Amino acid sequence: MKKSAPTLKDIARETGVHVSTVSRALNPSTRTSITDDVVKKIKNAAEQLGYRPNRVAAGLRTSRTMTVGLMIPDITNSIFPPILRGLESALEPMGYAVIMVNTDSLTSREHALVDVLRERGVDGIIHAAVLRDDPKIRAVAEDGTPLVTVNRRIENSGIPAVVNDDAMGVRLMLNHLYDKGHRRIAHIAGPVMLSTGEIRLRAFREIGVELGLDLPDQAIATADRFSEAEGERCAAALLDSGWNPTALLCANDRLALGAISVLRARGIACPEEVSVTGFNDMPFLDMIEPKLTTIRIQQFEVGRVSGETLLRMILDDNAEIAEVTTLPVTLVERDSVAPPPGHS
Amino acid sequence: MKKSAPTLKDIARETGVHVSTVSRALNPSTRTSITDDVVKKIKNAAEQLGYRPNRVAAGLRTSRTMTVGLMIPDITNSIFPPILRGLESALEPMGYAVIMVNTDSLTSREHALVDVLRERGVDGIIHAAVLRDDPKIRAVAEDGTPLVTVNRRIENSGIPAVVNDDAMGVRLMLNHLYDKGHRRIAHIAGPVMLSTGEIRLRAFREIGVELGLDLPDQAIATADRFSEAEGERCAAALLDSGWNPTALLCANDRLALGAISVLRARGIACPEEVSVTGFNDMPFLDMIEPKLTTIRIQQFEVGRVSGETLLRMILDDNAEIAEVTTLPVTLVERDSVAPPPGHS
DNA sequence: TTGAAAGCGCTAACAA
DNA sequence: TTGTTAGCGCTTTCAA
Repeated sequence: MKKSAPTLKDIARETGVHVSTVSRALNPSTRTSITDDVVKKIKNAAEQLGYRPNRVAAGLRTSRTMTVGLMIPDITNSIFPPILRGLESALEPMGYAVIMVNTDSLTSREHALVDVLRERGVDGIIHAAVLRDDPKIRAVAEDGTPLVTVNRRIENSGIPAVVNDDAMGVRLMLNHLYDKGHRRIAHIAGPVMLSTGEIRLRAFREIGVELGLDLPDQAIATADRFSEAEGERCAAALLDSGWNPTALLCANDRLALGAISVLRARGIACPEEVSVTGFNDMPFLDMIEPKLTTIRIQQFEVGRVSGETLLRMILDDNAEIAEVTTLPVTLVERDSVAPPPGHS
Repeated sequence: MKKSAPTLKDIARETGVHVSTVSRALNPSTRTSITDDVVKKIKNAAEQLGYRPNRVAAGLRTSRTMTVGLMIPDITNSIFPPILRGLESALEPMGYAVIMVNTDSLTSREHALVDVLRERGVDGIIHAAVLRDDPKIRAVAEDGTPLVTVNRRIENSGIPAVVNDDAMGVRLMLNHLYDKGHRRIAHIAGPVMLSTGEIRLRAFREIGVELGLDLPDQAIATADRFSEAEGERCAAALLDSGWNPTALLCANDRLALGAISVLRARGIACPEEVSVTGFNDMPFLDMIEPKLTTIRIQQFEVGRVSGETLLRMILDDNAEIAEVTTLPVTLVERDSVAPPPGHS
């Protein structure tokens, strides 16, 4: 038998004032117009009854549910939990809670889940799983739902994005490999439908040219997904192409892990014979041998900043919001890079 | 400028019927009492206007928000994401969404977050972070909020729990170590305020006695938290006690990882000189050397079953719910266990 | 400074 | 089979 929670009406009855007075007394921003005595009396009664505001009712009236939606591909992918915590760290102090949904990177799921969020009247959406272009998401944003994309962006959409400096990450890594003496550097690229995959690939090409590297077709393999299995497939293709790369610059850590397991399976020493690098610096990476040299992105921070951005959009209809906020990345040198064989 | 979404009223106007008719036509369980023609007409109009039900309004009326709360210590701990996915797999097909909060195992946060969930009118709560006893949580359950605890339980509370067979896990592991020839087996226990810590410790003692093991005080070190750092501290204490254990049975994987790093730091070979075992089989464990022998718990499954249980409680006030559902565990043999030194 | 009254969008008696 | 009506708990305009 579910006891029904006390309402404003109960407090009103208890204190002998009108419910609207109670409402005003309990709301900091309208409290000013109420006598201190009355406020005190009301607060006491509220406390005593164990009153908790019913945000569903308030939400219906104000169309503010104090809830935001978070869309991610898969919380099981270890780069997302820190993002969620970062988001939470920005939202919770302001009284916002988050409804999280996993899209599994499926457009159909994604579209259904946007509706799940909207039906629940979320005040805004953080989208960490967006495709490079997605009319439905554009439409949601244009409808007026505050929306910010994380890690990825929809280009020319005017939708604010909080991303990592992917190009800089590739630059740091290519310079690092170059400095170690590598000249035949291959790239395992991420899916090009994702802005991260595309940007990192483009950066690889551009900066490779800057460095005067040879970049034949065999230097690049493109993964369909950011997974270990795709890393294995691409690494195998790269090794079989006859071009004999001395280093594999992978578009993320999971691809790199896959690449390393192929090397191990073939008895090719990493890093002595072939160097491998990752991107993201996911948790636990420093416990896996060989410890992967990678690019650290600020996962928590990206979540926090996106939360703050969303909050500003929710709270102020015409806040000035940068279309893209780029967070710096850093190179983390570990054990998966060595000079190429024969290099003194 | 946020366009206001179409409502039942809009559809009613469009089709020339009353809103209650529209409501009934759109709700599968009341649809039967409406003429097929009218239903069709209404559905068309709804489709055409892009109607999405406003669950906030419906929730206010029915006190069913189609939302459940999930409380976990920290989503960053890799055993929780699969639980969340399992939960989602049970809830989403039934139209339920989940609001997740991280308690960081802090009672104060936990209590505040329960209110966050209740204010939002969640239809039920999955609690994966419960302490062994917690009056506030008991109170919530007694108030009539459907509640199920996961992984841990509040004893003698009547609150349904979905847990892993912790005692069996300890038994499998102790038998395994015993069979390999170990006789001086130490235990790094988890926090005793958590039912997992307590149960695994008790099982260790009981089964140790069954096997005729010597179990002096020096055989057990108790961690304050399930963390690598505590694993290190406890392992150091065990190694320094003079009892010279040949195996460290740890109450979870993170403790085991800490223990292994202490061994490594001291130049003690694992598993050749000291064997170490974990519990949980968290993701990526199979990529970390030495690959940890551990107990696999069914993380996804525990989430799914708890979701189904909660659903039954929500949907049927007097459903028969088992107070505890125990899921089986399995031993995963990897490379961190060997016979003790000198054992033929 | 407080009260009265309306209404957010929906569902569910009750009537017709 | 459909319409009427009331009301979930709250906020907010208007009046007093």
